[in-house]
Amino acid sequence: MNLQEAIRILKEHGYKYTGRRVDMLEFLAEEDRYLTAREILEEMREIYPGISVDTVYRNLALYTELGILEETELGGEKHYRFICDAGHHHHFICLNCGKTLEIHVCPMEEVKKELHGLTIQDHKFEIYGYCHDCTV
Amino acid sequence: MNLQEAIRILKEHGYKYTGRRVDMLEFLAEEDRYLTAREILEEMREIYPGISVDTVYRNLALYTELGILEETELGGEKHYRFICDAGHHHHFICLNCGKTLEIHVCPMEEVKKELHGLTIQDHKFEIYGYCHDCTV
DNA sequence: TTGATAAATCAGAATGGTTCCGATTTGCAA
DNA sequence: TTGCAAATCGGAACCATTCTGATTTATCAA
Repeated sequence: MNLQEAIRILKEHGYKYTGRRVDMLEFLAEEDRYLTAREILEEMREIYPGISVDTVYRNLALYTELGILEETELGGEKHYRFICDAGHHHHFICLNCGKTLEIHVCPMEEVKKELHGLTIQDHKFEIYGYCHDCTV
Repeated sequence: MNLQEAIRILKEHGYKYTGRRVDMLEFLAEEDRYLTAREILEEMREIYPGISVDTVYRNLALYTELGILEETELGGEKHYRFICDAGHHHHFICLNCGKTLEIHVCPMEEVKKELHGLTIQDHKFEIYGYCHDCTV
């Protein structure tokens, strides 16, 4: 996923092209790590001082629905990041800065054998810690 | 973990023994699945109609800190359940009723090889779906 | 280029889960 | 039995998020 593709998806679905939307996407693409809605709002306020909280939350929800962003909950707060291109994988997430590293291990095949007969909807495998920059 | 052990831990740490505390633990032990703070509060209100919200939340936090309960976040709400005895394992969690099934697969050994040099703090591996009772 | 229209945004109120606070009650050790 | 710290209470406060109704704007057809 990159900025151009995100904008294409937006247009493809008939959503309008606004400065706020593009700048939000741009910021998320640049940062390339998990950010809270608040952090994104604060950044947006630099460009659009009067931007409404609602606008940021609404667009974050929209992007997530369109598969442009992925969402996870850390410490009771939703965090968002640009979705990765690489096939199915999981993340190491830095608890300090939100930076992620891809993990290409997924035990779901094995697990499904243990759980046959159940309706599996989803799974979450995340590793939490501190990245090289954030380890003292 | 069982009710007796939980009470022992509470006393060992010098915490007081109150009806509210014991009945909360009793309910959690009986249910043996993930419950929201609200669900626990509602049950407690049956026995102690005037119980304060604060009492339930404070005790849930205490129990979690003491290793009596485990906590996970589902759909933006904290859920609690009696901690399991079996060694390190993960859970299949029913999105409808909170019932859990133990998963004895953990890919962390493999993952650590991919992540050498990083400070790993924790990890979460959960499978979400519907249990036999909740699948239509 | 203009006008119509639905979508996007805004400001602010509302919500919902959770935590904090100061006052009161209670378990427990002396 | 008493003193005191801990527990509880009631209610306000908090914080992230969502909703609402009014206003603005992107888009597209004429």
